[in-house]
Amino acid sequence: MATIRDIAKKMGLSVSTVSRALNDNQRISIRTRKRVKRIASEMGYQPNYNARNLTNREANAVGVVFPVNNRVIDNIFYVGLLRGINEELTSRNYVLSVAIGNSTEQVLENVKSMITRAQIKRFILLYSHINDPVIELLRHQPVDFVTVGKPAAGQKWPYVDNNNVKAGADGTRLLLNNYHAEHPIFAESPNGWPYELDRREGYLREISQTDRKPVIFSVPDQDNTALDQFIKDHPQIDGVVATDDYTGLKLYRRFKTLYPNKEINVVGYNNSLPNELIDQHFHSVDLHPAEMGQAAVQLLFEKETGSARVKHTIVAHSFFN
Amino acid sequence: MATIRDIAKKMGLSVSTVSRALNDNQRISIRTRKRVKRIASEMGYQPNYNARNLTNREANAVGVVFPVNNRVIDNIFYVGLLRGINEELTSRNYVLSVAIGNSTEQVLENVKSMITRAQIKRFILLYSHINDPVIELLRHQPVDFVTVGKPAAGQKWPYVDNNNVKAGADGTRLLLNNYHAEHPIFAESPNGWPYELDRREGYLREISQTDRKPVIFSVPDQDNTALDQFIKDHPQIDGVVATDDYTGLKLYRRFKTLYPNKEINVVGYNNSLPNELIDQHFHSVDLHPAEMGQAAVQLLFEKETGSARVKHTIVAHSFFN
DNA sequence: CTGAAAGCGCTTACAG
DNA sequence: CTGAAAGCGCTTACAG
Repeated sequence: MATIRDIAKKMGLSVSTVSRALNDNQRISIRTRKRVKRIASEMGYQPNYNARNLTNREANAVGVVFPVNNRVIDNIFYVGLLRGINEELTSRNYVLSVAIGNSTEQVLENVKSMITRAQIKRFILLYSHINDPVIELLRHQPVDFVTVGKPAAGQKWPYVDNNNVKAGADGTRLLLNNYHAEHPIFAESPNGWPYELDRREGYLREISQTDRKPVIFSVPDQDNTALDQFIKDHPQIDGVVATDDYTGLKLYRRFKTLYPNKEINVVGYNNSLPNELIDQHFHSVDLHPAEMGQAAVQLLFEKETGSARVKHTIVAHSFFN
Repeated sequence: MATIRDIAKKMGLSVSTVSRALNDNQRISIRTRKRVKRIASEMGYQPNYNARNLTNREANAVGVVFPVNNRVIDNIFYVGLLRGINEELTSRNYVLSVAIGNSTEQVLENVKSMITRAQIKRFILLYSHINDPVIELLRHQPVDFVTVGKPAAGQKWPYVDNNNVKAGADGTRLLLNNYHAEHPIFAESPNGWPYELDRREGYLREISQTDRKPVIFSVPDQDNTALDQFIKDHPQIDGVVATDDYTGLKLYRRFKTLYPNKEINVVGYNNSLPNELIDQHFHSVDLHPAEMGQAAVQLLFEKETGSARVKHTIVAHSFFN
């Protein structure tokens, strides 16, 4: 493997000059920079990241942190994020390091080790939970991080997210206008994630513009009896804006089981289901995870603006099916 | 951040001795090793991976390579693998680096850079394709790698896999014995992946032990007309061993659409669907991806046996639902 | 059983 | 515009 020493020797230059030329240092003449780069590429020179990182006291890596408790179906979303993140990272000659584990302690140790041993200074969290120990750690370390999903009210840090109020409103309007739903409800999870609150807000906003009464139902995680009871108590519902595909499909299937012949349209979010699994009455909003991943990296590498505004990027969603 | 120099100074030892003690070098007395480790931990010493890697000419990282073209539903499987891989890596003080991209060229560049710039010497491929350029590259480099999924006939390299012949046979027997299927068929994808061939072989083996005639159907990727035609031509089928959950569910849903009142049981593989999406007639074989990930790492770090046998590990599957 | 020294391949403050 | 030198924090061959 050729090193900058080899290049220097071959060109009769010093190691310093070669290093500076390769890094496009202004102090080196354009002519020399060009020559050095040409020779370097001819010799098949590849920089040694470990050496560079040792000198820079900083790794050219971004730590990507997975949530501990997630539903398997969400993994589709995470891999989409990974794709977008890595695309942006490779173009910056950065590397993607993953922190994933089965307990908060494991992940926390993983991240600590990335900071102190691997000297990683930038992180992307694929989630945004309140009181998350990893986030608490990162906030008190000299590192930068971005979360996917905005922080809960009262908290502030850089993030990338969709406009979930708009996404909720769009889903509601789709049901009202395109599928002529008379009684669309909003179905949420018991977790109260920030994105659900926003989608619900969008739903409420649209409903309030009509003469309808809003109906919110929290779908329990395990037990289906409460869900069945709700459906029986509300036989008139003909549309559902669900907080995510999982919640939506769960409700949709119970509804169809109880009322096989009633028509109902459902809007979910994440586009996480293969088309084979859903029919023309199930609609999903694509949140464009790859774009969100790219945006997260861009935010992470953005120069400080100095403004007090929290840096963030809103990625547009779109309808699928 | 404390370094081994700081420890050496504080203890009145040389840097060499501290380094050796921390690495449990036999040449250092047990007493000294213990003392050094105690002081190191008291001082909050954390090794600098970049320095170590530079000296060792090898990164303490494993490159994990995602396939380029994959169905979104498979992402569930990949994240399970990641969990298992990282669990084994952290206990070895290794780091997980991801290579993922939208084209073979991107991924190939990513892996090349991992080898030459990041000095990564060990890789896990989350797939095992024939004539894959990444595999071809790795075979001709001084690196070790393991694939998830066994190589196609004629190829040889270390891998981790399930016993897919047995998994196919087990699925078939489940239909025959537990659900009393009279006419179970085997449904495969048009891709002819090695694992499908094996599952099909298991199906054929079980069927041949009865007086039934085997039926194999290749489910086309896009077009549903051939699928519908097949179902109409075979109204008697009452069981399906499908090459994966995706193929199985596709067939199941078309079948139920055409014959809502006929009972049919389906066995798929990967356990990739949330329970809400399936009913008691859909059964999935859990391939234990996290265990496969762990096994892959163990294989990667196993000392060379010297035997000509190809190293591999077979992870047991189990039934879900 | 322990140490002094060289070296891994870079970057950069200092000097000219 | 270019160079000599120090240093990043480790490991290990060589010496005793």
